Amino acid sequence: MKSRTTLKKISSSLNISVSTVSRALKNHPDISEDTKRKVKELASLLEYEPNTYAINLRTNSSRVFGLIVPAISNTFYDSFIAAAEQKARENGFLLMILQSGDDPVLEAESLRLCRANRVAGVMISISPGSQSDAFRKLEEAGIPIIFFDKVPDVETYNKVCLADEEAAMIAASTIIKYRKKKVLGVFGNPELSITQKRLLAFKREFEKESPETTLIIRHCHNSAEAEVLTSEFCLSNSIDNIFAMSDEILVGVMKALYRSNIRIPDDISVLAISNGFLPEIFNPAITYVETSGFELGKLVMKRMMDYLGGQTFSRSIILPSRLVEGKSM
Amino acid sequence: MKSRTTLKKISSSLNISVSTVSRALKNHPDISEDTKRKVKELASLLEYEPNTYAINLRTNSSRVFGLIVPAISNTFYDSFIAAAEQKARENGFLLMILQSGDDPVLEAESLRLCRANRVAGVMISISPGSQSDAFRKLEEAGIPIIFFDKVPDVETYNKVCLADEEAAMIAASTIIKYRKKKVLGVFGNPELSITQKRLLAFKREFEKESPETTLIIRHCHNSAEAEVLTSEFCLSNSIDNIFAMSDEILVGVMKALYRSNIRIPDDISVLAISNGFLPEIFNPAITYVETSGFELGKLVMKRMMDYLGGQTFSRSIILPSRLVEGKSM
DNA sequence: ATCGATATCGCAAACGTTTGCGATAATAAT
DNA sequence: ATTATTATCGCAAACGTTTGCGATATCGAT
Repeated sequence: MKSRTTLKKISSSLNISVSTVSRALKNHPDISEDTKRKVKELASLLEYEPNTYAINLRTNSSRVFGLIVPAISNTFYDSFIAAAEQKARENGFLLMILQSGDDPVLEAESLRLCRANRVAGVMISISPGSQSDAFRKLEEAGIPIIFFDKVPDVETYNKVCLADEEAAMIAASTIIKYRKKKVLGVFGNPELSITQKRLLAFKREFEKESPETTLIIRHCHNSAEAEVLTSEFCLSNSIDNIFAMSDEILVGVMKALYRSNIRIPDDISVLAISNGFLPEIFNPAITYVETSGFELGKLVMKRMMDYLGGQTFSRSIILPSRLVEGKSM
Repeated sequence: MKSRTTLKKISSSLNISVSTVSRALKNHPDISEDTKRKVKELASLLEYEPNTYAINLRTNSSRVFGLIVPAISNTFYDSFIAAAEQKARENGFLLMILQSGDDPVLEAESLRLCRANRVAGVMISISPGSQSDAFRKLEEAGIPIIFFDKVPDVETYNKVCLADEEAAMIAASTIIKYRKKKVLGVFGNPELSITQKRLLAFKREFEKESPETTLIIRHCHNSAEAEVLTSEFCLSNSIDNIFAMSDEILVGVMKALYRSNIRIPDDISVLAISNGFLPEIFNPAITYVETSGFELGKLVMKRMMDYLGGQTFSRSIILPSRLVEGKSM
């Protein structure tokens, strides 16, 4: 293992000072073109790579973002991460990824790690029961936070959300358009604001536009629960539409329908809010309201860059959604 | 933004030296229990967090791994990453994730970033056309590399692979067991050793156990190509089984079959090698040979830990696979 | 020849930690 | 009382970089 070349080595080889080498490499106007050339030549010859540790210590900053998600293995979050990594890299940043596993303790620990590693910023989709105490500590340490997707209900925070209400509204109005009369709405964890928002907008749209529709609302925490729940209802009731609030729920719903040999859309129609990969691999393709993780990732990262660029704002912005027609209605 | 507490602050508050504080916090035997207690109390009171930058610089090491994958948004890699992150954290490490996008240039750049950030180790699944030059540089810098999944064909490297041959063999013998006579095998990029290994084992098994079977082998680079390819063959030929080498290919195959209204398993049977999520959401569930990204992630991380623990080895180990029966054969 | 302006560079401190070594005091051994 | 041992702690250097400030030299203008 050969030792890395440092500024000191270059400086002693060239009989100039370390500071001159440092400035030469960053094109400081104080340094003559001649020395710049010599320094740069030797630097590239010796394959000089600045020591990130030293730079971080000296400048008390790093070019690493912390990204905290409930789980990596998830079609929504992984496309989010993919976009975020790409955009981060384009701006010379790296991504440190941590999963909270929907556990407030692990989430707090993740935030602590972000603080300990003094990241340049944190992007987080919170888990249920999240403690706001840890967020305050980050702010005190001067680390900007951007909340996305699952966000806390606090005014002053900087948030980037999907158009949760809009998506649910589009979903509802589509179901109404197809004249469905008895709808099973399968929603996620009722404690999360994303669930509350979608549910509220969903119900409101029906009340306003089609009060005669029977709405059966159920909550579940994962795919398996959605499956059980769907099985029970489909056999006993005369439901003509199922609405799945997320990809995870959709998978459970579809498994139940498959298992009961219920045909789509002949026996029952299905509509989902989704990231857009899963609905299209079913047969028939499921009609869904798209909420793109990839787009959200790009948006969040852009916002982080703007923030670091000096723009201070703390309000939530929203990524619009659109309907993608399949053959399931 | 309040300034962080440092060793110096603690030391001056207590009128002792910085070195004593440092040693007290790490239970150095030279320090009396009494001072240790006082130091620790004040440290926790002031919420002291060691400055990672300084530690990294001083010790010339960090507790961060670099993880390079072709793409994050992929059911195999994201479960790999999920497992890796979990195991890394259990051992006090963090994960820096980079995607190469199957581009040798981006891959080299990712490796450069790992070097520049002096990570404690690199785990990588290579892309086609990967340059071995960058790997050498990492080794020279003393950074251990573990190759996984898609690995280069170099003896001396440290590799952790799926049982590629075994999986393909199990797949082939299952197809033979079901007495299929005309099989379309859809494989991935022929330049990758993973493709070559699977193809070879697949063909060999047929030659040995069922030479009368007609084998049609095709290669593709993504889901869309697999779809096109499948469509062409299914309409014109009398194929009774399709084998998909990966999840990505399976999705293309299934879309084509759905679109042509070909029934599974009545008209045609399907078998895949997969991570295990996708095959189960189709109807009927697709029979597949499981190659678990999650398990591989755990294994790779364990190996990295062993390596850092002083065990030096450089041979490849292999994660076995198993058949999961669906209803598609 | 003197002065001021400008170009070019070096000195030295600082970031916060770790660690080898030496210093001091207390205690035990002779 | 002297020496050896041990317990406890501080000094200072080092990791590699950045940066404010001062130093020197060069040159044109007066």
